[in-house]
Amino acid sequence: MTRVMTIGEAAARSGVSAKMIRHYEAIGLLSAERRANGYRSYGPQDVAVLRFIRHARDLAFPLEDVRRLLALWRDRTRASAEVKRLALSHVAALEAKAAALNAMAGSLRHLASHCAGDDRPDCPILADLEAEDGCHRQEGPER
Amino acid sequence: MTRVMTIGEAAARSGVSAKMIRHYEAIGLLSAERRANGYRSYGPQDVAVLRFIRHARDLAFPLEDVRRLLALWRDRTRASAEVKRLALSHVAALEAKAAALNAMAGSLRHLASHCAGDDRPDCPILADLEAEDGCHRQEGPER
DNA sequence: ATGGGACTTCCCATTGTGGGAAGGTCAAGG
DNA sequence: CCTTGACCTTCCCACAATGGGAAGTCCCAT
Repeated sequence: MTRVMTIGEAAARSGVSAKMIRHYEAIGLLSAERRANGYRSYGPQDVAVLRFIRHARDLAFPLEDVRRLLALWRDRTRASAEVKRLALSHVAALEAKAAALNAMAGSLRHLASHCAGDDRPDCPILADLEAEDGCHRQEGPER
Repeated sequence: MTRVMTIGEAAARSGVSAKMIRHYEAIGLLSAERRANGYRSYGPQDVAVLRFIRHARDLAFPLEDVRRLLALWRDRTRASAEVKRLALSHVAALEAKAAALNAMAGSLRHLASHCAGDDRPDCPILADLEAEDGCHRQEGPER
């Protein structure tokens, strides 16, 4: 059953919006057959690909990485080392970004903790934003 | 000295690129006087505003928040409570994003730790991306 | 046949930043 | 006086990934 599907059905089954399916096709992540009337046609294998893409996107792999992962996935002779390398490099990127965000959150939370937060205008947060450069923006000499 | 500056000098002194200064002007974050020849003209106060913007951007405040912060900064009758509220809500956003990134990094690192990373094609990372939904994508029922 | 829903393509918006073209301006130096 | 080079101006385009929506076509059920 459901051997062949329209884009709407493939979207529903894969969790990828029809809009994005068309986009992924436009950038060459997948291809779709066309019916006589011009409608795209998908089979179960296509849905599997779409799910793969969605899972990779859920892990915030950029689409270029998704492209490489798909190629590896399809290549039965791949070396898992290559997949692992790609994954770990992405992990590093994620962690770096998270660390940067946490650092910013930390600075700002620190500033906020010194702010009375009442009716008065005095505010160390604004004072810090206003400050000259290098005054005390970061604790240590950066990196 | 340097009471009046071109955009290039203001950029050098504030650390904001000329390109972005024009952009910030276009979206109404600041205004600039014009000389007879059409060149923008900046004073020390403008540089202070630009530095303020840059510091806020360094903390990843979105430009809409920067707009509000600037308004509060200029308003001598502001209540620091409002600044603090804005800051803490941004802190919450930063931390939420960081947590999401760390969660993704954690899942992926976990998958990678089970990947041999050798010449063989078997790879739990690809297997997971390929998996049906809800198999074991997240540990607990989300949020 | 008609109406509604799903499909097609194409354009635009987002967020923040940069690149680059085409042209005007100014100061220094020949 | 005129060139050269560095700066300024505006305007358009690009990124990454996604969504919104318009205009037109198609299919199916009434």
